[in-house]
Amino acid sequence: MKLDHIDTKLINLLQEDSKRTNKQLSLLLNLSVTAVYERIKKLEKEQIITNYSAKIDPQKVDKSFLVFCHVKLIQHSREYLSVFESKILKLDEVSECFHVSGDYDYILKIYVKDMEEYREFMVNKLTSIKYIGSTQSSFMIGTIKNSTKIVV
Amino acid sequence: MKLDHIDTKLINLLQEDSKRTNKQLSLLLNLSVTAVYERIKKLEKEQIITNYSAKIDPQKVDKSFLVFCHVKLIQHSREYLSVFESKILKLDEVSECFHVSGDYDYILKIYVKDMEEYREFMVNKLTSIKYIGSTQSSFMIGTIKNSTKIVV
DNA sequence: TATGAAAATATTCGTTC
DNA sequence: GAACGAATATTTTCATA
Repeated sequence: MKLDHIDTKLINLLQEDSKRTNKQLSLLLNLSVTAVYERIKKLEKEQIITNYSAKIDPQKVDKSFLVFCHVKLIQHSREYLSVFESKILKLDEVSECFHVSGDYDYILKIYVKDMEEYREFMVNKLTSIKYIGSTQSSFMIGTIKNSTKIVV
Repeated sequence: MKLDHIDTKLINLLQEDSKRTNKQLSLLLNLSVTAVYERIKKLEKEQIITNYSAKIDPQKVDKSFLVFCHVKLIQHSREYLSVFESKILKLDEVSECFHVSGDYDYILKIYVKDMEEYREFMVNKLTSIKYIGSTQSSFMIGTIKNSTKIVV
């Protein structure tokens, strides 16, 4: 689907705040309410907008200990990769996991309460997964930017 | 604010899909519509829920080239840190930037179109920031999990 | 693409526990 | 203080032009 500049603006606006009403959007985009409605429906249908979610403050829910964990597997066979990946999917603490190039195979983003909870997570959950060669954890000590927006 | 188990369930539900209506939520939580409404308003007021956003498919908007860039500064003075951080905030390509412990000072999550666009970003934007000592880029070659949900 | 009616939803209010 | 149902306001949805 080809996106015109109104679509891209709409996408950016909805990424910033999806609770804007169609009327508010219509004013920002110089369109009628129905036109906004139709465009959003189309973006949803085409799976350009995949879903809507509430964002929360990790501190307020006792999950302010954020860790980036770099994981290397002992070998890169298809079996090893898929076993690792299916295990990771089941771990609530892991909000993101990407297969990456470079020194490590995976980068994981992990939210826990504190170091003690992270230790338990590592010992009981992560490193109990087979085929993990090594891990390297980077602890978040400050948030400069934490957006879910992809500017288009 | 103390969260009971209904609040945590509500938070998880809204992180998964914030377009659920209060009626749907009331059925899932065994509450009245008004009670759901009041609880959500409270979570918003207390800034536990900070905002609502649409999530999009990076591929469909030509931003499927995701890079984790690890940045080391030449020195850790307050001035260097704050100059770097204020510059980063202005870069649309950088969706996330965290100050971290370990071998590198910062981890950046960067969305661009392709390698060529990344090269331009590095040359013209990132490495033009003063005080950057070294960078190491990891290119995403697969998404195992990409959630914004923090399970509470 | 726009208008406006109909349906669904969100919000407010008075009351109860 | 939290929950409820009824009322009112707002928004979404959809038929029609």
